[in-house]
Amino acid sequence: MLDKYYKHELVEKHVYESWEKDGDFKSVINSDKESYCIVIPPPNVTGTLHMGHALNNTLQDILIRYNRMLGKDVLWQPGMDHAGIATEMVVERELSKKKIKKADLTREEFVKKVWEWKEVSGGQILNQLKRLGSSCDWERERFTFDDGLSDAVKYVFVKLYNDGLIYKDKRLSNWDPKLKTTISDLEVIQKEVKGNLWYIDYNIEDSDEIITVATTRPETMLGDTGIAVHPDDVRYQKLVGKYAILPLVNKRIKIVADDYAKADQGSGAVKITPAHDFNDFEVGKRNDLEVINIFDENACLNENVPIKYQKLDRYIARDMIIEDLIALNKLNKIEENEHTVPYGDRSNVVIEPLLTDQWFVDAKKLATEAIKKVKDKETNFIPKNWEKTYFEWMENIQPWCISRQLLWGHQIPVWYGPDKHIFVASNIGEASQLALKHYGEEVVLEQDPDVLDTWFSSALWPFSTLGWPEQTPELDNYFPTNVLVTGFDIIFFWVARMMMMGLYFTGKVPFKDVYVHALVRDEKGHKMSKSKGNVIDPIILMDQYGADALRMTLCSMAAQGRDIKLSSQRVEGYRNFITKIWNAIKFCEINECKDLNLDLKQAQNTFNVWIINELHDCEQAVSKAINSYRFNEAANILYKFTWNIFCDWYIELIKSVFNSDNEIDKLESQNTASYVLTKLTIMLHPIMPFVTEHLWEKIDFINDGSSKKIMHTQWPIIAIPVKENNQDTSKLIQIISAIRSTRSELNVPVKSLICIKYDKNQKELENLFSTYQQTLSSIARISEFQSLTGEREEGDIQIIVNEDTFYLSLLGIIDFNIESERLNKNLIKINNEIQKISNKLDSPNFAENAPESIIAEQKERLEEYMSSKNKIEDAIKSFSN
RNA sequence: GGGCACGUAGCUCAGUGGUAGAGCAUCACGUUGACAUCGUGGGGGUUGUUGGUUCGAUCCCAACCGUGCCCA
Repeated sequence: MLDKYYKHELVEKHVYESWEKDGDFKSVINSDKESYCIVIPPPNVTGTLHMGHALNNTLQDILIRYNRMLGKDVLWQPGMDHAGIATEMVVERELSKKKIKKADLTREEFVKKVWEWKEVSGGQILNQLKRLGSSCDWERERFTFDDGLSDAVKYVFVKLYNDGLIYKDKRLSNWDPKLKTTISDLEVIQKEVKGNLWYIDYNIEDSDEIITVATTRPETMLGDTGIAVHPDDVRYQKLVGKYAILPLVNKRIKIVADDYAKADQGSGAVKITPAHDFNDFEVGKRNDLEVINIFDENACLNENVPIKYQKLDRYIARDMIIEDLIALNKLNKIEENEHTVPYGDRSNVVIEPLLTDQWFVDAKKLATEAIKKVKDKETNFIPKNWEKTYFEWMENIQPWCISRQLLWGHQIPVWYGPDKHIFVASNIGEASQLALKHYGEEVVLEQDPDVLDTWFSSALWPFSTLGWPEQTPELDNYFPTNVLVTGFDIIFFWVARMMMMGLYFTGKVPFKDVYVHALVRDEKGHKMSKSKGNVIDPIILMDQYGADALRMTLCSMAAQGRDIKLSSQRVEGYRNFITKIWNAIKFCEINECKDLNLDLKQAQNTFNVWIINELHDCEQAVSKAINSYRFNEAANILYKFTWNIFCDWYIELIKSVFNSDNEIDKLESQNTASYVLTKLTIMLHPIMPFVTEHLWEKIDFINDGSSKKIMHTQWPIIAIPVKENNQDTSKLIQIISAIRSTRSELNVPVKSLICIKYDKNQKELENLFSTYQQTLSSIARISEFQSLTGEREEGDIQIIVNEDTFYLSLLGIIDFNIESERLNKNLIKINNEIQKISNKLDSPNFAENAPESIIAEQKERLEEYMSSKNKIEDAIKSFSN
């Protein structure tokens, strides 16, 4: 016998281990079957499971388990990326605890430390994904640093270089002065901050005039090489072409006319520092201004500024420069000002645009095809509106800076000769060959010290994990993959780059669908973050309520196009749902439900025919929902079927069958209940894998013997019974509900048995009452059924269900004032409805324009209401007598 | 500044060109019953505002107000 409730803590570990032990997640290439493949968006090797991962992987696992049950050849490819910056930061922090500095280690020594760290602490998240129930093929786990994947990275770099799509360039890029590396645009976060707008007076050369410039970064004036004014700004037109004298530096800088200066912003004149601002760099290029770099790698001032400011931190220098300008009477005024400042997403320090040599991918060329394939619907975004975000970014894509000044990463496969000549090759051997050919003699080559952006290798993930560039059977069978499941915040990082690389190197889109799910927020709708302290840890929720409850919660809240506000109350609710189905199964266990091998297509009992029909509709709706990525619908349909149809009604209805001596009906119901619960358990499996697998193992009448594990059983096909699903059950439900509602409103004591009176000329009602006498007596506590001919008697309370009327004989049980009130209340409601419908029907416009079916429907409704109205009015009249 | 969402019961959210739903919360009643992690019943709504299209709008369109996010 089952326990009182499901104890997830005793089940989950055991079930997962058994899946792993038996190799249940293993994909076996079978070209006879349709394939279904999802490649996991690689979590970061330093990562731990947060709610976003929990949602992301729950949805993937639902798709994987569902498709596995459809009999497809399924692969869920797991793995992690090496997370260059994040990992390097973590390991540096670990080392600093031991008083070791990164700078004191050689490259090899440091990388060795990283590997040591990875062996011990890396990849925690994978175990957490297992807690969640993820059915990845773990034997195929990949890491972006694996040999095969690293070879792919080198191959891609060399090919893109040879094809002219990778180049080295001296450009402004985002320099992170804390991590001392460049980062890509996507890793820069623009933050709105309160600051000042400083107005500084620059003297005009050989004149008493001054020009006032406004700036948010006064310290950069040391690198100014020009002043820009708008060409149409009459205030400054006469100054264009003249020179101003840069205070503190005493250097002449040119005043130029450029559209970039906005007459209505600040003073209308803007200082130009080409080496330290992306816009200024462009202005400088257009106007042929000098580029002077004034910062070093720590964002401290360098030797290109007056000696007194050298080596100062940028913010210390700012204060000093302001003081000095005041002393010179050059600071015109200070205004408070809100503006955006770039921060590094990892380091959280202000990013400094810096002119350096970096490697770039010509993303614009790669983007063309990636845009086209989405336009051609070879890859579909779900929900569709994310296409727009994708196009927006792709169409305005910037060169992708891929070099990082780190040690942990794929070292750039570029070697330099003694004269800095570049040799790009997959390895030193090939590079030496190239060098020999070039120089005609052997020379010493030096490899570029930089590494590649982690995303460069992640971009290859959907095919490098399948063995590319080798033409493997996996690639043949599973590529293009079916769907990428991801959050919208990652469209640019993953989707876009995987599309570009996938198309360029395989000629195919990497995935047919991109399902973009919601962001998980806290219950107030704020983004969860450690610094806010509003993080809900999925592990804690799983400890409390079990993985299945968490999965069901996330699934039921994953409506398209909306963020998820999660509260633990919701999880508790779905834990209760598990208890509910658990107890439904226990009920069937007590009543000796079993698979009797009856042919349920021949089911005769009305309740059984009804529930099988309901089950059929449920299956159809769930399949449709999952196939169209409507996860919340799938969860809600299953929830309603289980609780509101199977438990609330079917179980209640068949209690009377189980208590009767109709052995044929009893056996049929025992078989039906077991059948429905079996199919229901199977359908719940993709969402709630643990409890369903456990039940399959424990309960004979749930396990239909089709497969050792529920996860390998087939998704149900429900055959509808031949016998027509007559309306009896739904009518009975309506009648019982009406009786219960009346009893409750009139405060009829729960235990009191009451008598129904009705006119036996109502043939259908007569039929129903005589057939389901026992059911009504147990569920609605009806003791007897009396015939009513002619007038109703004192104490008879009228109930109207559709076109049928009957009475509860409540003389001596209730207060008739309350009944009077109840009737009047109902009458008001009905009159309102009648008014509304009549108005509609009376309107000639409606009669002329509305479709026939709607008019007929409204007329029918009106008639029903009119008939109810008459009956209620009669009842009221009889009270007043 | 450009773009994208969203605004429906106290809260969190579904949904639909014709009758607006759920869960939670709340109130009443109920515990020898598969299940109190429960059951039965009730109350609770001008579907953000204003216009337009339509016979009919909560749904489609426009503007506005409010909220959130992305990009610059």
